[in-house]
Amino acid sequence: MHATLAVVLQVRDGALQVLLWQRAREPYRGAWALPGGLLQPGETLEESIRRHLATKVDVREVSHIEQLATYSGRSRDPTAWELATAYLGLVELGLDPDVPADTRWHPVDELPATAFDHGAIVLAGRERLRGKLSYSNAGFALAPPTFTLAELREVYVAALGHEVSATNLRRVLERRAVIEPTGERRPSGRAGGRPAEVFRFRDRQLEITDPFAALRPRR
Amino acid sequence: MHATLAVVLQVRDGALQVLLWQRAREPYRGAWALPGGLLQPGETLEESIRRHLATKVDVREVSHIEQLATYSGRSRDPTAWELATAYLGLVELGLDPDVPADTRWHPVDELPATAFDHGAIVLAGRERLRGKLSYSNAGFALAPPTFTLAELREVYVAALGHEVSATNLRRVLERRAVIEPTGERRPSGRAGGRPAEVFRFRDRQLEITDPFAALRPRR
DNA sequence: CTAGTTTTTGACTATGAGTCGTAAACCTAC
DNA sequence: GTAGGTTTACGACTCATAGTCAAAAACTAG
Repeated sequence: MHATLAVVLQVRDGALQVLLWQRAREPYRGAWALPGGLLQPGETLEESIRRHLATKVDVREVSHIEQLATYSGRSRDPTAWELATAYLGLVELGLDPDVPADTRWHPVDELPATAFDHGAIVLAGRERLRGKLSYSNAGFALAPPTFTLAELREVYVAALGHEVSATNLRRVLERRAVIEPTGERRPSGRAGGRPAEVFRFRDRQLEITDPFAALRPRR
Repeated sequence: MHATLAVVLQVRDGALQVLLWQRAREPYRGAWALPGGLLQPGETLEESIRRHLATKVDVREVSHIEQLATYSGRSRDPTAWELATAYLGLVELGLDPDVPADTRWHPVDELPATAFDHGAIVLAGRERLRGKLSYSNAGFALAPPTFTLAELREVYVAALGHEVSATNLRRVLERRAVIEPTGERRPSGRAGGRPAEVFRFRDRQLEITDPFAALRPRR
C-alpha cells in the first residue's frame, strides 16, 4: 500500500502553522494527522496528493507543491506496512481557506499529539522550507501577491524562526532580483507613520537564486 | 509495483562516473539502466536498495547512501505503471569494486542511451551531489580516507564540473572545520616537487556545514 | 649546485551582508 | 498649523567570506 501526505504550511497570526485533521478512528484515535490518503493504481503521486488535499482545502489556494521524501520504516505504522510519499504545500499569508470541521491549523512550534510519524514529517517540511527560503524565491508562495517590507519580514521571521532585519531583507532580495517595487505605496497601521512601498515577487515559479557560489571562480 | 533504483557515483579518471548495467531484454533491450529492482512486502526502501545494489557491487564500498526522490510519471515506463524511489550512492576515489560483466562505469557527461527515465535520474543525482558538496561535508564520501589537496581538488573539479582553486578549497574547508591536516606528508608525483600535506575529513557522517547564514543576525 | 616542479603561504581585493543612525513621510492632538 | 509620535526608507560603516595572484618553501633530477 502506498499513501501520499501533505505538509501544508502557512504563516498565520505571526507563526508558521500546519494543516492537520483529527482522527476519529483507531489507531491513533484523537491524534492529529496530515491530510492524505491512498494512491490509486495508474495515478501519479502528484495527482494523488492533489486529490486527497482537495477534501481538506481548496487546492487552488495552495500556491506551491513539491515532493519532500518517501517514508517506509516499519515503525511508522504499528498496524500495517505502508509507504508514504510526503509533499510540502505552501499557502499565502492572508488567505483563510475553508476547512472541514475535523481540520485545524496548528503552530509548528506547538504541535499536538500526532499520529504515526507525522510529527517528524512536519518538522522535515519546515526544514525544507527554511532552506528554500534562503537559496530560492520560495517566499512568493508564502507572501501575498503584493506586500510591504514589514509584511514580508513577518513571513520570514515566522518561517525562519529568528529575527530578520527589514533593511537586510530588502537589500538581499532586491540584489538577487527576487522582489521588485510596484511603485505603489500603502499607508501603514493605525498609528500613522510613513507609508510603505509595495513590492511583489518577480517570478511566481520556484527559481534557485544563488546556486551555491562557493568555490566557483569569478571569471 | 514499487521499485528502488540507485545512482552510484564515483570520480574515475578525473571524471564523475555512474554505474550502469546493460539490459538484455525488452523493453529497452541494449539500453543502459540504473541498478535496482522491486520492493518486497515488509521491506524498507533502504533495505531494498541495498539488497539490489549488492548484486552489482559490494555495498560496503558505497560510503554514503541517501534518498533522492520518488518518480511516478506515466511516461516513465511505456509497458507498466510503476513507482520508483531513487537513491544516491557515493564511492570513494581509488576504489575499483568488482562488477558483473553486464555492468560498467560511464562518465555522467557522456551518458549512453538509457532505459526508461534513468538518464534524467542520473542528472538529478549529480545536481544533488553538487549542492551537497557546497553546503555539507559530502566530500568525505567521494575522497579517499586521507588525501592531498591536489587529490581533493581533482574530486571537486570532476564532481562540480568547473575549476576549483586549491588555495580556496583548503581555506574554505579548513575554516568550516570540514577537513584537518593529519601531520603527515606525501611526496608528489614523478616530477619531484614539494611534498604535499596529507588531510582527512573530520567526520565521515554527513553534516550540514553552513545552514544558510543568509539573513541570520550575528548576535 | 642549479634548474625544474609542486605545494604552501600571505597579501590584496571583491562582494555580500549585518548594524546603526538619521532622514523622510505620515498621523493625531492640541 | 505646529509639535510630537510612529513607521518606513536610506546611507555610512563594518565585518566576514572567499577569489586572485605572486612569492616562498620543499622537494627531485642532473
